Amino acid sequence: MAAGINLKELAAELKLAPSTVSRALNDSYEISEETKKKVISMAEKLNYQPNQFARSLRENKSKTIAVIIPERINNFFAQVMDGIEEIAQAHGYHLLIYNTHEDVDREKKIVNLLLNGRADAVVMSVSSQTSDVSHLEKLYKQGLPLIFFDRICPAIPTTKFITNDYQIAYDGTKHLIQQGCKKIAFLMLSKELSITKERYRGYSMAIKEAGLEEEPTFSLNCSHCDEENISQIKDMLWSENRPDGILATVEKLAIATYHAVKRTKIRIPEDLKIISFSNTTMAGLLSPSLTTITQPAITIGQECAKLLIGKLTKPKHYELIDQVITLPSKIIIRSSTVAE
Amino acid sequence: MAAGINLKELAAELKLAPSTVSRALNDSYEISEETKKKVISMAEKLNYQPNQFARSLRENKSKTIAVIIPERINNFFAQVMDGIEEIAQAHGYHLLIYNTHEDVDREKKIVNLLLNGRADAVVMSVSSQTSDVSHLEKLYKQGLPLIFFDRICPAIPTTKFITNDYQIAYDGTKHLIQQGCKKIAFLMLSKELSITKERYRGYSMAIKEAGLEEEPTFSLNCSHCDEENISQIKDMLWSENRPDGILATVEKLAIATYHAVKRTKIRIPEDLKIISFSNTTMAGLLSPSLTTITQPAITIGQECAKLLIGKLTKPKHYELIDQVITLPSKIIIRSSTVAE
DNA sequence: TTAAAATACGGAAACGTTTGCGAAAATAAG
DNA sequence: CTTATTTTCGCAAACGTTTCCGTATTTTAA
Repeated sequence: MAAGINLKELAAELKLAPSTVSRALNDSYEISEETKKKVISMAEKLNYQPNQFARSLRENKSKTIAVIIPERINNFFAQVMDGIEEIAQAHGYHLLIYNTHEDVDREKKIVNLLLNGRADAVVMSVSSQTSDVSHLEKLYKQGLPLIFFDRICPAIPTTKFITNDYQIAYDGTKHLIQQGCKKIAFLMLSKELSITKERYRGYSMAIKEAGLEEEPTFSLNCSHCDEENISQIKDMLWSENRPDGILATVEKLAIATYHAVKRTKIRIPEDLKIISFSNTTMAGLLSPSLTTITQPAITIGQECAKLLIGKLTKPKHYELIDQVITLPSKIIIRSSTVAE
Repeated sequence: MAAGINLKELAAELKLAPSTVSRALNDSYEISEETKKKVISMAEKLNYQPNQFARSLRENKSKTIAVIIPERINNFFAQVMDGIEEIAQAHGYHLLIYNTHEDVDREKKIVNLLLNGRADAVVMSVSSQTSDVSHLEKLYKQGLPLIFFDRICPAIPTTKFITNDYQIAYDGTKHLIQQGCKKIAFLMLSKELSITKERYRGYSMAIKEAGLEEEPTFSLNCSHCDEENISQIKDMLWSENRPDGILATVEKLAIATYHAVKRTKIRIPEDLKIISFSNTTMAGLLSPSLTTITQPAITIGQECAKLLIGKLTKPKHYELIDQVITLPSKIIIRSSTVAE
């Protein structure tokens, strides 16, 4: 490994004490402007890079935020991460990123790894399999600042960022009804998930209000396996009492639906209308173009990061109180829900 | 912050020396099985978590790999990261992830941040704006293990992972020619990029071999702004001497092309055939479905991580020699290149 | 002119590990 | 029973910072 000078060597070069050099670099009021300049120029000349671990050990903070997501190949989460990174980078924070692959066991392992102080804070969206939350409680009780977004854990008394899931699912379902749908299916990843509960409430309310019947078989609990989902959806579409509308709670289920439809004679939107939560930029290019409920993903990421960094840098002014902050999603109507 | 016991306290609890406890936890041969058991059970009972920074400081390694990518909302890079993470997690390594947003200034800042030993190694794909590589040379000379994938930096004598860009671009172009294209455009992000150079070579060779003319205006140098790209492509499609085939070197340019085509009367594939490098799962659902050159992204990530971790854990057995390792991409033919 | 206060810096401890070295206890060899 | 060897463990240094405290020098106040 190439040398990389350290503080003591830099101090020796300057004929100063390490403490003085440290203070000079940290712009302490105890050091004269004159020596500050000398120190800084010499530091640059020798390309001095302070050792992060020594600093973290001493200060007991890492300037690092851990981000845990259930899926990486997903525009929503990618955008959230971009939002988090933007704010984090501006404040000199680094991002450790973990993908649970919707697997609660992996989630537990990852959470346990974070117990040793590698990160100063955690922002996460739980996996669809997460029902036992003891590992999250452990993390919370450690005192590590922890916030959730989108797929939240209500049991932990901290701040959570979500979108207006109930309202927008209600609006989306109503849109389907207005377009003539009578039998609307609800596609979800897991009943346990906070977002499916809320979105189901909205869906259910719209159905009831319209005087339509709630068909239990129309609530489809999908898996993490794309191929399984496609065949499950195809089965539903082939059944006698098949739906004429679909609300997909996550993008991948809309994609699965499109694939399933391709294997049938069903036409979108004539025979089946689809609306889906989705942040893909390709929604307008699908065949037919997909009506989406688009979440303010970048903003969610930014807000998470702002709050967290506020809490870390000014603990007196920021509190991670037990509250749910809601940011509005919006519906973008495209061809998959409107007959031409 | 909740306590979190440290080694000294754990030792005191056991009435042992810290050194003994440390050795016991690290399974040293110098410690008897009996005390090892005692120590381990007590450590679990008190939920002892070794401080990562103290360890890193002492051992001069962080068990962390930095990953630098130019774009996060991109299936190719997302898959590569998944591949890296899989191997990294299996070996107890963590991932610091940075997005340069195709901006060389951000890339430089990020690279400079990595000079202080926060990561044990770096794996990256350079931004499309990167032509000056002094920051990368600095990183390399620091002695930090560094490898590139996809968008490589030839000037740095280390191992690089790419796909068979020349061959597959040649094959893809030839496919267009076989489908009847006479005037094929080449869409790229930047002339500087290693991948565009290679892909252009393949494109150019196929054109020449077929006895077609190379039209300079058909080489379109696009930007990072989607809207600009769309209008630039649209202009090309509206020109008198418009192309009848397109090879897009990156996915976003194929998407831009689709958007541009929507604003014209041009039909795909009748009037214009398109093939693109892309790893999206939605290629088959676009209208029309998109013929893609799909890269083995997950494998690339896995191979990068394997080599890097090998180098970190067994430096004698692994060498990051100056070589380019090529993994084959494959063409998936869909509707955008075949007239029905 | 002298006491008090402000300024500028150095010495050393501390953060929590790992590890080289030495030493006591236990075992084996003579 | 003494000596040599092995096993098992403790002491203390080291990693590179930051910061508490002390001190010498200069400035201000009386």
